[in-house]
Amino acid sequence: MAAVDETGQPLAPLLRKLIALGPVSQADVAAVESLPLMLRDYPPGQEIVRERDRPTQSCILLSGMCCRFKIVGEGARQINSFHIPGDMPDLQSVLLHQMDHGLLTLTRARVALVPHPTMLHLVERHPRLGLLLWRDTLIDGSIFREWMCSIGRRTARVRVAHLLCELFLRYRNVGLVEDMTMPFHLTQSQMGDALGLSVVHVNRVVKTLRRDGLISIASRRLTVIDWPGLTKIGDFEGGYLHLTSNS
Amino acid sequence: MAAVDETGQPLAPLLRKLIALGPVSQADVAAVESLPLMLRDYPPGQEIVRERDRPTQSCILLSGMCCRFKIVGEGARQINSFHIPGDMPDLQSVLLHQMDHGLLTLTRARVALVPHPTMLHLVERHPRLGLLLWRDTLIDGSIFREWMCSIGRRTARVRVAHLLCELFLRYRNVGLVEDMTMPFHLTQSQMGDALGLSVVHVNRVVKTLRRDGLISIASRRLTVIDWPGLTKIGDFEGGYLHLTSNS
DNA sequence: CGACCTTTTGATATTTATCAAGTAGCGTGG
DNA sequence: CCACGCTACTTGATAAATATCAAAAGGTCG
Repeated sequence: MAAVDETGQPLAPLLRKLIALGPVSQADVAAVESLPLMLRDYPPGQEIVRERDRPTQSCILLSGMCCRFKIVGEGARQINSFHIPGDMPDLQSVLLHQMDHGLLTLTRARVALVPHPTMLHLVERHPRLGLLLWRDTLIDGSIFREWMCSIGRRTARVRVAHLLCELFLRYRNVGLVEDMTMPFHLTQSQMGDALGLSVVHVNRVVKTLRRDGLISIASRRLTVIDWPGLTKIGDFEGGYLHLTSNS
Repeated sequence: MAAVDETGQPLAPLLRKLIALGPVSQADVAAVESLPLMLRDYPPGQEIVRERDRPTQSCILLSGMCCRFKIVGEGARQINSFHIPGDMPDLQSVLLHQMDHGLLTLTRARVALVPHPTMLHLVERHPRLGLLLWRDTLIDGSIFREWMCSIGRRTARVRVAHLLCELFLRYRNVGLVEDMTMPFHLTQSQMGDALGLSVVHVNRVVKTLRRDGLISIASRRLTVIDWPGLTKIGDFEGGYLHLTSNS
């Protein structure tokens, strides 16, 4: 089965991302495009993979948003990452066979499933792609480190602003920002679970960011009104996202 | 230059770790053993690599301890990871060319430096080793996620206990635990910077763990007196360390 | 329209940080 | 071997940040 559906090019976000990760040859692109895909749609709030599962395939997020998370102690949730189109949120399961966290849709999401053996075969035949995928998981790790800094050492206001800056750059990187506006489907409760804060506190902080003319949120879209201001408040430097292939 | 010094087998911790990561062939082992190494000793508190550096080599920690860290906002420090012998704390710099964090020795440390081109050449010639190294960086990521959970959603007492459990298993994995006792060189200030806590608070928590008969600390060694108790208090399940190659 | 989820607000409680100061341990040099 | 100095540890008092509890208001979707 070829990588084609009614939209014509479902893998576009992934290809865009791979190209941003580093130089890819025509043959590499062709190999990715000819992956046998199983497309699948999920409703919001669906667990695609569960902690302790031993998945036999990995997924590529084509549209929508999902997150990785763990349940801690007496039921508290920690969200480890947010994922946007083009991401491969459980790529690590190719080499770490048991899931140490869950994967959950936050919106309606379309996903392409690729069997692990196919994935291994791909990186074996195309070592260059293997390095790019490795690099992608390393960037994942870099983002985890930055989140640790936020949660461990930043105040609530800084944390929230920092997260918004990160999402903004990542969306822009895959071409989903227009007029300083990005898709924004997160609830304040989800932000809290990602930032180690309570819903109530997130609410109060977001309010001040709006009041101070930094952002505005409407109908699931977020507009950055004052980017320099937001990055300053958020103690944000985007280097950790490694968005250019030489960094 | 062969991988030999006065101790006879400096790479032993790394080899032990690679074998624990998954099956390696004789040829793979030989390739690692014949890496051209530059051995180097550092005093405690030395920055091996700085944030924003563009290193041209990666290091293998042979003895001692080091940590990755970032300086956040107005000078607060967040430690992202601790590293023990056998670890390659900046392996990621092979593919992420600019450091997004620093690397600091916590004790006297012996390190082997391997140039990036040598590393790339190694994984090209030995794809199996490439996958193991990739796997190792994925486990790194898994530990980051778990630390996020600790910092974001666990109380101070749980956090401290959890960290001690993790270090215990990791030391045991490289053969450095005897009689439930592991090397322990961390200061309470370093623990605080890793866990997102103040020194004072770490101190109070450690005191209670000692008082409750869970651990004892003496002359830079930590003994786990009540492992089931410590894991329970620390909300600790070791799966995220992926210490067996099928997990 | 109604049910449900998310956002918002107020009041109070808890955890953890900060500040300040004293104590103990350890390495170094005389 | 001991004295000194530095660092890490310890303790108490107070302050700040954030959580929790409770409830109302606003949106959204079937």
